[in-house]
Amino acid sequence: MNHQDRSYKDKKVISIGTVSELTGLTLRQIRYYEERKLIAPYRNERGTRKYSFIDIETLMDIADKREDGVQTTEILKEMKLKEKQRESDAEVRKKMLRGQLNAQFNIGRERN
Amino acid sequence: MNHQDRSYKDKKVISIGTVSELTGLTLRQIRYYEERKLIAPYRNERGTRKYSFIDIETLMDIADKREDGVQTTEILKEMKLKEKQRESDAEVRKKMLRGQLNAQFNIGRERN
DNA sequence: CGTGTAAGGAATTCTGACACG
DNA sequence: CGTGTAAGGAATTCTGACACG
Repeated sequence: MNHQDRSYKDKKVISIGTVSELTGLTLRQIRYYEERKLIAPYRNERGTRKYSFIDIETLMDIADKREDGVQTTEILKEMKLKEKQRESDAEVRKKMLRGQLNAQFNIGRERN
Repeated sequence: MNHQDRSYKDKKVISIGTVSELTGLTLRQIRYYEERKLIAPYRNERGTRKYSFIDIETLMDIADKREDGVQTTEILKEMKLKEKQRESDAEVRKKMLRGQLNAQFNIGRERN
């Protein structure tokens, strides 16, 4: 996935009515999940909410969990946890790469 | 670019006001280019136009050409020409692949 | 040809609030 | 807590048309 594509997923350009159609959620629900900090739409000049495709995916996850009876507070915790996991995974990858580079460098030195 | 990403670029979910902001074109211009068949937004149940990111890219190309004084008829021709080129390119790729497969097959036969 | 604009109507979106369970 | 709903106002979008160069 290149930069260009990423920008599409992230770009907040979809209005709430369309999001409602795409997710099957009511306007009320979508706005409420925002109130509970589960999503953060962009607001244009005159306050209209704009969502990205990522927001839509998040909303669909939320919908599934709500159907299973999970409360918004719990969903928020889960989302934050996953965020932390992604961060630490990225950290691990960075360290592994550094380790490999060091190994390479040492092999190079041994040969001289 | 996987299927998932493609669907984002192609999905017609952006309303004309947002497209106007993103492209710098007026509503009038955007609707006119549709009249001239340069773009084909989706229409939802009650007739509201919905555009994709691809449509937006196309509109930006159109804007550039219009600035250079190219008429919409010419732009339409250019777009159709490019479409044909893409088709024939795909055709060539398919033939090349077929050729390679045949070659492979023949080599296999020679060995037996 | 390409674009602006005023016109009238219909649908969208927003907020704050009351309701219910 | 999560969601529905009615309320009032502001902005959006649509179409068909006249205007201009």
